[in-house]
Amino acid sequence: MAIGENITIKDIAEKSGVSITTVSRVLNDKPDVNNETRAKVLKVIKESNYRPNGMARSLVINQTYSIGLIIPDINNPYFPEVARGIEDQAQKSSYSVIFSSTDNKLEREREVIDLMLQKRVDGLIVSLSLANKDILKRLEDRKIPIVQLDRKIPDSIYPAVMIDNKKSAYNAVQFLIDEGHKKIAHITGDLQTVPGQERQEGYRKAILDNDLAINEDLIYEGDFSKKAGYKAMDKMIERGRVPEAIFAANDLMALGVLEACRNSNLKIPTDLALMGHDDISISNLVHPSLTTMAQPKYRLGRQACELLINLIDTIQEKGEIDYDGFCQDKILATKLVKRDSTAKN
Amino acid sequence: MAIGENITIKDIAEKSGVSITTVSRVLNDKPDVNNETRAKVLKVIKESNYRPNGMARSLVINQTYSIGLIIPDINNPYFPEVARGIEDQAQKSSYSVIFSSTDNKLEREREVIDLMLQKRVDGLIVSLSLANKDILKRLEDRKIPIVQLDRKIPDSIYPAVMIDNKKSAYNAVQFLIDEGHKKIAHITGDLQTVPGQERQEGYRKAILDNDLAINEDLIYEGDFSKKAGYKAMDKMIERGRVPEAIFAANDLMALGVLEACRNSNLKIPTDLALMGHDDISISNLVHPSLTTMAQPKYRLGRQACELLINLIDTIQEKGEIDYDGFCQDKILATKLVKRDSTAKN
DNA sequence: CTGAAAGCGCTAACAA
DNA sequence: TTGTTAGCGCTTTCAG
Repeated sequence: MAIGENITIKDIAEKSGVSITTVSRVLNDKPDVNNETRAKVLKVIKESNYRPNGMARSLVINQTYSIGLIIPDINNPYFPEVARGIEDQAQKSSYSVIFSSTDNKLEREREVIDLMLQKRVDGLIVSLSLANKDILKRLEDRKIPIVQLDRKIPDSIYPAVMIDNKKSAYNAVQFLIDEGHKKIAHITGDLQTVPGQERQEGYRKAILDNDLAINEDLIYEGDFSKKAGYKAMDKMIERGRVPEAIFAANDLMALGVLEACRNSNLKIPTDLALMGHDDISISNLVHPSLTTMAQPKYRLGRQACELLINLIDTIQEKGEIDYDGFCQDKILATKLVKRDSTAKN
Repeated sequence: MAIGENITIKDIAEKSGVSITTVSRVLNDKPDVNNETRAKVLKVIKESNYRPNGMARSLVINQTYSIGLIIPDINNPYFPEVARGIEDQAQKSSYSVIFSSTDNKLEREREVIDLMLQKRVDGLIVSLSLANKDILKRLEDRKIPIVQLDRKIPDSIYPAVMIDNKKSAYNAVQFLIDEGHKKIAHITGDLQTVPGQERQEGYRKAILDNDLAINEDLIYEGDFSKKAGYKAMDKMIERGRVPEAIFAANDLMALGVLEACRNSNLKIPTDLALMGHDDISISNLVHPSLTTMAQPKYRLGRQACELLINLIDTIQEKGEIDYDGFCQDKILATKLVKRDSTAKN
């Protein structure tokens, strides 16, 4: 007995001198129960410290009130805040959330989805690797609602909650230009990912729209890691080509840049301006503090969860979902956060 | 149908032309099944994309293979790493983990525990607020295994996995003393918590053991927040009593100190040495990087989970647990990480 | 307003 | 090696 000496609804029924059905009724706040009876049953329940068995209940109502959260890594500074948003929203509707980190491993993603499906979660919030296109496809015959978070797998029918990466990067670069910078370098994210690709597009578009020429030598390929930022900066210094400003595709890489500059006695923002993306919590704590495009991480989580629960409700009522009609992607705005790394001298 | 058109074991049985029992047998890898039969059933299962209903299974075997994780806030930099450790360990035994943040709110803790109990998790890993003594007491009559993490509620029967806070703080201060500092201030953690209390004790003991007098004016009460660190440092500066070194009860407060020093043009480590505790990921990224006592967060998570699963196994076999006999607290060692904030000039 | 009975999808004796 | 049967603890008709 992992659960303790199972007190069951039957026990409560006997102790209260009523039928199981009646106990069930008071448990579920149904009308049609005499007030005295209700009171008596309630009393027995309290005294017995009874807690209905969720498994049994789920089995018959065919709903578990739990949702699955599948992300690359809860330990990545981006996700805890998202997770918290999801959790807070879930709690409002009495859902609990089961989470799993996949490290972007296909194999793991499969396993984890399978496990959640067996556990009969009511829905899934996922942030899958691009390579896993077909995994979502194979889910379509099941009627399990899914919401994608942060990354959207192209052509998938499931709605996504995310930001407009291209536009956000565009705005970032526009800001640097508005500050008077012309020679602006870009350290790209992982170009295997949609955000990585789109942020680069935004960078290019902003440069072009401002009649600045695109200089491929100013574009350094990174992978969203701090190390990549460090290396890119190192290379710029080595080549003697330190730009006026850098737009790193995420904060972590910007931190790498920061470190490289420190080691080479380059001053930010005096010698060059630096801008990141995402606004992870560290960014406000480093010195100089990092100018960045803030993602509304908490809200992304909440909205994803809200959308998912809506989908669940719909499917419970109608037995089916028309993804096309029902739900479009939710695009949340990012916000420029000016800090010291781009301060005017 | 949140779950899709429920294909059940019955469907598989019919399609395979065998009985439900036989299907169940192959599902659970029992012996006593003809190889041909097994193959045929397996084939049908695969073709039908069938996934057994975990609820139904759990209901009869009385085990859910899920555990609950109850922490103050997944968004607190300490916990994601712990959570990841738990998850990785859980995965090895095919458990999934349901998590919940409580913000140390009593009410929330109660609700969440209740919810998990209804969901019939097989065990609980908890980090509860001190004020919630009785909540654990009331759980004792249930036979649900519980492991405490990081904080242990005094007098509770449940084992804890954590560090030796007093010793760790002692070692931190000893290090500062060994570095030649005599006037060492301490910014305490939240003194409502055991870690907060014990780290202060460690500080005091180290001072005394080295024949340095304890100066109450050097002890500033904080609450583990960055702001508290900032305020404490501010006060020191204001009073014109900047010490030779500061031991902050955690890294976050040390970061506050860092900021206050920056604003007042005090140089670390030149003007004073600074030491934190925990080694959250930021600590290596700020400038100067922060000397600290590293908690083995990932391992704490893993060990807590391992212990819990052991307890679950025991209780499944024997139906009962002898907490006294079975399990003692697991105390993991912290480790001094020397970085720039205490570097010798 | 209340209860009896069927059944959710699965496992586990017990027979065959 | 296989099938029959009786539940696990709950909800839900359907009668009373």
